[in-house]
Amino acid sequence: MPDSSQKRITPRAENYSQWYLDVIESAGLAEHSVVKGCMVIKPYGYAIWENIQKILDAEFKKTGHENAYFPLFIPKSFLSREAEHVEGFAKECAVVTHHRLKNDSSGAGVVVDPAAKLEEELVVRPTSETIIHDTMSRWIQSWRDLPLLLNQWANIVRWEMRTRLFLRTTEFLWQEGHTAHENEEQAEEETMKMLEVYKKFAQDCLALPVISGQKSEREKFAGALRTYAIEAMMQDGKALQAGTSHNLGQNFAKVFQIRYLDRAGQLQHVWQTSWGVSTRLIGALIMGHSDDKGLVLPPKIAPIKVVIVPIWKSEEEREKVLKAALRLKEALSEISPELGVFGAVRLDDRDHLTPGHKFHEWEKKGVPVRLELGPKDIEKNAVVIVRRDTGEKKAILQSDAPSEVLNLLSEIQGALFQKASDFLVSHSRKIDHYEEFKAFFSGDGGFAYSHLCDSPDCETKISEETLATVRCIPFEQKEETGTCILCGKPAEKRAVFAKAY
RNA sequence: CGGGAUGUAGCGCAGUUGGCUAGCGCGCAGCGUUCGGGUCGCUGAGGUCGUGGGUUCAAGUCCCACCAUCCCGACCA
Repeated sequence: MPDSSQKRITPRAENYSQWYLDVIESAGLAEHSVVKGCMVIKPYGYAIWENIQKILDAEFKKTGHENAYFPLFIPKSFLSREAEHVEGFAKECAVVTHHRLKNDSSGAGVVVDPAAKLEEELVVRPTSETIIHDTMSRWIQSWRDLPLLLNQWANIVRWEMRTRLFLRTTEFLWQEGHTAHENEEQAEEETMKMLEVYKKFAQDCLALPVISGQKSEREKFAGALRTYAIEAMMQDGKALQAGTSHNLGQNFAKVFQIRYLDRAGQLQHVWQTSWGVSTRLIGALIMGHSDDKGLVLPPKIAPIKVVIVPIWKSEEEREKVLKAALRLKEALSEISPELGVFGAVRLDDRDHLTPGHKFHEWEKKGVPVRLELGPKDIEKNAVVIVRRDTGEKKAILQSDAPSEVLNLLSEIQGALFQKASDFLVSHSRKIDHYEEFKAFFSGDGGFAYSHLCDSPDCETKISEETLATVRCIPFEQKEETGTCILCGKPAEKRAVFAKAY
């Protein structure tokens, strides 16, 4: 029985949600705000977001996109222009109705000034398609203006009923790409290209294996022709949508009159896409890799990649050890530009804490590599190197430290991906009989690959009976006709079913 | 918005059938001592007992309402 006076991470088997919150708290990532459903992202959590931004933004630039910024407020009427979009988004929105406060004469404090009622109410953006498309209609005249490839880093608000730190909060940070193209092929190509950018990022940087595929009619973005997504599996077997990419077709172009003169002088509507990922990725990172000791961060995304913990007894030792530790830190920063980044190598020289205390603290924060440097090591020009994911420890020569650290960082990156992949594979199953399907989801769950017919009723009924929903129809699957898991009618493809966040 | 649980210091908790100045551990501050896996000792700071009503000589404790958080649904990235 753990000593309750020491803060411990709840073993995830007991209560996965509580464990998730404990990891966030003990790592210092975020906390609930005084505003219901909102989240305060602490510096350490935000540093992860900054790394995500940095890497993704570079990819967006590489693929020809430019950043821009559009207003937080959207005229209410914009949301009613695209019929399907209304269905999906006219709900759960924050609405601005007034523009002034005043001091109440009867002493109730600050109240809304009824005289300051807005002509047209403003919706706090739940997504920016409408306001951006309205702008695009003025920017696009000719085929020479296409493709128009925009991206915006912003915050958005969706007044969801139930919230959860990072996974679903009332306000969240994200990136939304919005593009316009000459024809359907180009729009489709863009949609797939950006989904691939997300997939590579999730797998290579976040070390999270994902299944990419198409969303069912029921799950697609309101107003889109087709929606594609990447789905990751969390350690409780539930799915988390980690990114989406939509082919919007001409739906918005027709409503917002986004037209251009093509090469033959004909007036045409543009073909559009939109795609986004959010701070939810941080939630995916936490749920995907953390263990009972706390957060585990893949090196590529970790704000602090290496921590050096010096160990000493006497004042004399302290000076010697700190000097060597500083040399080590410099050597590390010199060898790799990545490690040279401010804060990527941290020397923990606090002298009021014992080494053991520091070990635990940095483990909770998920720092991939720890270097322990004490008098015994100094004698032998050695340093102890410890990896966060396995806890494995070994002594190496100080002069070898930079190359050893770089190797270990990439090894950890690979090992985390492998571990998550093994988990995903071992919790995935092809299922062809509904009884087995139901048993699967009343047990440990995971991803079920089952055939599904085109009827939306089957999809709905399955989710009602098992709580599992269609996450996507994966791109990668064998040509293998079968019969719908529920109704038994012929079906061409398997869908991935899972309980989802 | 329904069903369940919880709410006492930053965190984790104790507080008896209502009763005296509301306690403990961790953490925090100071001093000393330690430092190779959460050192030890002393001193100290820190509280609208979730909020608002009510019952009572007396409420952290009983009653009512509300609020917040967590879990399970509906909604969703």
